[in-house]
Amino acid sequence: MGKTGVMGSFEEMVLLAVLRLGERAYSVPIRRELSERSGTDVSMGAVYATLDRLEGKGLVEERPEAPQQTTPGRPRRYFRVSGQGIAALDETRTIRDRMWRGLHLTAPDSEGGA
Amino acid sequence: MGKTGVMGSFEEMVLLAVLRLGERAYSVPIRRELSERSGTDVSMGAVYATLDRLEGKGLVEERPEAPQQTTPGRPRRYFRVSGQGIAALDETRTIRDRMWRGLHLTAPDSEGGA
DNA sequence: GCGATTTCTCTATTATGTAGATAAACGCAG
DNA sequence: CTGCGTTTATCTACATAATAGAGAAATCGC
Repeated sequence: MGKTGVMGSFEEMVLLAVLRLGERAYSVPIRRELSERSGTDVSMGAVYATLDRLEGKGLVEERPEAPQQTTPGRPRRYFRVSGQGIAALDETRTIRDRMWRGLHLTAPDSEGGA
Repeated sequence: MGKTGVMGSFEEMVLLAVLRLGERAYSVPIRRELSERSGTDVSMGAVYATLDRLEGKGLVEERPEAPQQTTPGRPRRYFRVSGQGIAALDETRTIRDRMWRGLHLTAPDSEGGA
C-alpha cells in the first residue's frame, strides 16, 4: 500500500468486487463486475496479478472449498476479503474523503478569489 | 490514466490538493496539504514526479505568472487543474462510486477473538 | 559578487497495472 | 481409460505510477 495509506486504485476496485460478490468471488465474476462498473474490459492476467498481490499483503484470503462445483474445467480459486482488507479499504476511503472534503468540481474559468 | 478510467490514487490526491489550493498551488503547500490530510510525509520528488506526469497528460497546467513573488529562492512553479483534469477527477469518482455503491464495510465474523 | 534561502531537477528503485499466450484440471462421451 | 472440449489459472514481459534523497539552480539582500 502506498506511503499515504491509500491503496492502488485497481487494487481497490478488485477488493470491492470481491467484497460485493461474497461467496461467489472468483476470477470470472470479478472480471465481469469490473467490466460492468467501469465500462472497460481488463484481462484475466490483470485480475490475477492483483489478487495475488492482495493476497501477499493479507488483504484477501483464498477460500479452499468451493461450494460444490459440478462444472467442467480447472478448479476455481475463490477469494474473500480479510479483516485487514476491510481495514485497508476503510483507511483508503477515509483519507480520500478528507482530500475531497468541501470540493465541488466546477470547471475553472475565472479566478477572482476571495 | 488506467485502463478502467480511474487515475492513480496519488495522482488523484495531488490533483485534489492543487484544486483546493487554487491560486497558491505550488510544491510546498501541496506537500503540506498531502501531509495534513493523509497523516504521512511524502517527498518533494514524489510530488514533482506526479505533477509532471499530470502535466504531460494535460490534467494540470503550469501557470507562468506567480502573484508577485518577493521571496528569495528559486522561482516557484504554480499549477492549476485544467478542464481535462476536472473531467478526469469526475470520471474517477463516478466509477469508484459505482464500485462502492451499496457496500457497507462490516468486519467479517470474529476470527480468534482472543 | 556572495551567501543564505527556497525551490526545483535528476537518478535510481520498487510497486502497480496490463495483456496475451500457454498450460493445467476437470467432466463427459466413447 | 483415453481423448476432447470447456473453463480457469499461470507465466512472461513490459508500461506506468510511486517514492526517496542528493544535489543543482535561482533569487534576494547586501
